[in-house]
Amino acid sequence: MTMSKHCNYLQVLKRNSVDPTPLREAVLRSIAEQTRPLAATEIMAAVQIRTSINKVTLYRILDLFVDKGLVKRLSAGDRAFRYGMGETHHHQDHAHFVCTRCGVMECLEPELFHMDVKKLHIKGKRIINHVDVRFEGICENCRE
Amino acid sequence: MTMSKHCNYLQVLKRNSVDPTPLREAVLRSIAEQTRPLAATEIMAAVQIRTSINKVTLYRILDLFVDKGLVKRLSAGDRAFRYGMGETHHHQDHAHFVCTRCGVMECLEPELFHMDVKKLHIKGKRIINHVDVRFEGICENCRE
DNA sequence: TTCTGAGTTGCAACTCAGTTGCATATATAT
DNA sequence: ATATATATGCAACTGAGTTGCAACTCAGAA
Ligand SMILES: [Zn+2]
Ligand SMILES: [Zn+2]
Ligand SMILES: [Zn+2]
Ligand SMILES: [Zn+2]
Repeated sequence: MTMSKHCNYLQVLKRNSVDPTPLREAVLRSIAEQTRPLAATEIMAAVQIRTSINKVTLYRILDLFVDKGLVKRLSAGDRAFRYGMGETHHHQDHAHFVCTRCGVMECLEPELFHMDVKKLHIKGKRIINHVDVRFEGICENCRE
Repeated sequence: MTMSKHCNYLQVLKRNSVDPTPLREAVLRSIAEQTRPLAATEIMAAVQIRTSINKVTLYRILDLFVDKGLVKRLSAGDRAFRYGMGETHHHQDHAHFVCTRCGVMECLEPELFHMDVKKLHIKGKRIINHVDVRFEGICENCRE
């Protein structure tokens, strides 16, 4: 799930046709170096450690990343979206888990749960592009 | 999915240990008489047709219903929750579909997709209480 | 009957996450 | 150097839901 600390984020940005800027690199790095999707405020805090960034800029960068498929916007069942890395060859699609006690969202191993969207054209004349699977419960930490 | 128009909502409230009041009945009816989960503003509008209701009261009634399991709070991938009827013997758990063009949320036939949460204790020491499956795509209306 | 207290509703003001408009800064092209 | 496009910042705004508190309702006690 985590990208290497030595990954060249500027390259990743270029490959995804995003003009590389210091702030964009910092935002991408903050998301990529995590094992779980983060809320915008958490990303904000992570970026602020090194660089100063305005929240509007952050949201605009997040929108851009989501648009380019670089990042995925996930709903955690509360009011704040979480942002995690998008799918790539070495980053498979996977389900997520949200702790209803502490609110933390965790990525689940892709093997634990997989669904083939292609096979779901069935029923009605809807076009299905994506499935979002969210497990809810109590995380390891909160079980005490 | 829909409850009968002639269903006695006051009885339903009592069975779920909720003090029956005119507003609570109106809110429950507005949710129950739909084929899809509604946003709070939609429920508001539906109730307003017959009775006047304050939004704080509505949210408090929704919280109460969700608490009692009478109603389920669903995230549609946008910022507004949707509220649909909770599980009963004649209202099975089911997945939902959200149109990314018009934002409408639809209930999917329970047969289309079913998952047994009991079988998912696997992996890690998490306790899993619930699975939320949301399909995204283009609805029949928006395909034109 | 009147009084009391729990439960219900309404109103104003607030929070929180995100957005809009517009001005400034930075980069790229001519 | 000048023009154009893109990126960032700041203030004010929005939409969905929440909080605090006062007013109302209604069952049971005195
Ligand atoms: Zn937890
Ligand atoms: Zn993930
Ligand atoms: Zn649609
Ligand atoms: Zn439903």
